[in-house]
Amino acid sequence: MALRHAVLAALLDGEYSGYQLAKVFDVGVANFWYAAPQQLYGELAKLERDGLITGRQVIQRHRPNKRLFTLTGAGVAELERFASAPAKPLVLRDDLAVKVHAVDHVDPEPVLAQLAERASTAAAKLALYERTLRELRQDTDEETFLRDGERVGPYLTCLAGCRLERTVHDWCVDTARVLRQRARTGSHP
Amino acid sequence: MALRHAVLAALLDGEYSGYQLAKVFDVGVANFWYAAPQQLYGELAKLERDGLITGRQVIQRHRPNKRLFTLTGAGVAELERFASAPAKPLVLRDDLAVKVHAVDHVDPEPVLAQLAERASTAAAKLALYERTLRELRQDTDEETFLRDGERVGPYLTCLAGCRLERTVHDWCVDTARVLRQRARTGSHP
DNA sequence: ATAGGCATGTAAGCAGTTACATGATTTA
DNA sequence: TAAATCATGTAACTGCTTACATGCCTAT
Repeated sequence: MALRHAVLAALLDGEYSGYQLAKVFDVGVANFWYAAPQQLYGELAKLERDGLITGRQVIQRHRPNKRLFTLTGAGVAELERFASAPAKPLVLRDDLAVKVHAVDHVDPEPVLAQLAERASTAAAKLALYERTLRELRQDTDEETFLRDGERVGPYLTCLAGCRLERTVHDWCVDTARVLRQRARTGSHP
Repeated sequence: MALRHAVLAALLDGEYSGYQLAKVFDVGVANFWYAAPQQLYGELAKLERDGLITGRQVIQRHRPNKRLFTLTGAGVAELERFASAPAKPLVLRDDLAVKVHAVDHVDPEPVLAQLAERASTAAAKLALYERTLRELRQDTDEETFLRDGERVGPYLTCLAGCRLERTVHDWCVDTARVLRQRARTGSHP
């Protein structure tokens, strides 16, 4: 199973509707797991069938009703079991890296454009994650929060997100610089 | 399509058999794309059917025969088309990050063990990638190689691998330190 | 008015994973 | 003698992506 546990972990933070989870998983925060909305609705239905979560209907005025989901005891137990099972290696798949690998044999212009775009989305994500960190730790400084805070899990994964996006951003910028310089001097057919 | 282009890009480096590609894709070097052997044999068959690669049989003594694959003109054209199409966002999925997200609600011991393991595999990959970089640039220094080298694509993606593994490694070490300290002082039920 | 946000799903198809299957040769 | 390396596949299953479908409310 896969998405399953990411959803359970997300529900540790409180009640969520499918729509709300979709937004969280769209950015990929909180879980290092991307998922499309349709996938979430499907997974939530399965999780409820299996008794790992329960949904309660919330009637709303002026907007569609929604269902908020909470972890059950069985859900928490399943998370516990998952956490102590051996971790699968991280899955990374990147189109852009494949393109850079091939850059000596194809037109570098579109690749440069894509590197610039990736750099700017990484910068945007970084800013978002840094805002999230500030919200999580409130007035406390980071060191104190990590030592005494009650719930540091989401903070730690968000830190991972920051580092990752910074790495991605810097790599894109540096790689683009190399390719642009080569295009200028142009001594490679 | 997905694996497809990663395989085509890998074949820019020369002829490969399914078995050889499997080793490359198992580590994930060269392409930022992991793939299991079975997947590769399947994909190679499809690519040959579609005329993007051609295989030639190599008869061997003392070991099984193999088939080496090369890009065709159509294959290179397909790569060119792929490189200029908009890049899909990078896909990242990580069990371990999900576990860290949940670490305040589950037993941290097994998570610590998994962080240590991840840190050491990241260090091993880093060492491997650094060796690869040295092989690629031979005697030249990095700056010169990136300016004047003929084929920098694989070098640039390998640099990305280095940065990524370093980021992963450091995050695991730092996260483990935070969690160990919390376990010692133990003021959080 | 139109775009965007809220809110939930179904269906079909493709990609990726896990398990199974085989067999010779080299190294420890 | 056992384990690792070379070498190639098939089959079943699960999970993920893409496309489709609906409809109200709010803000510009």
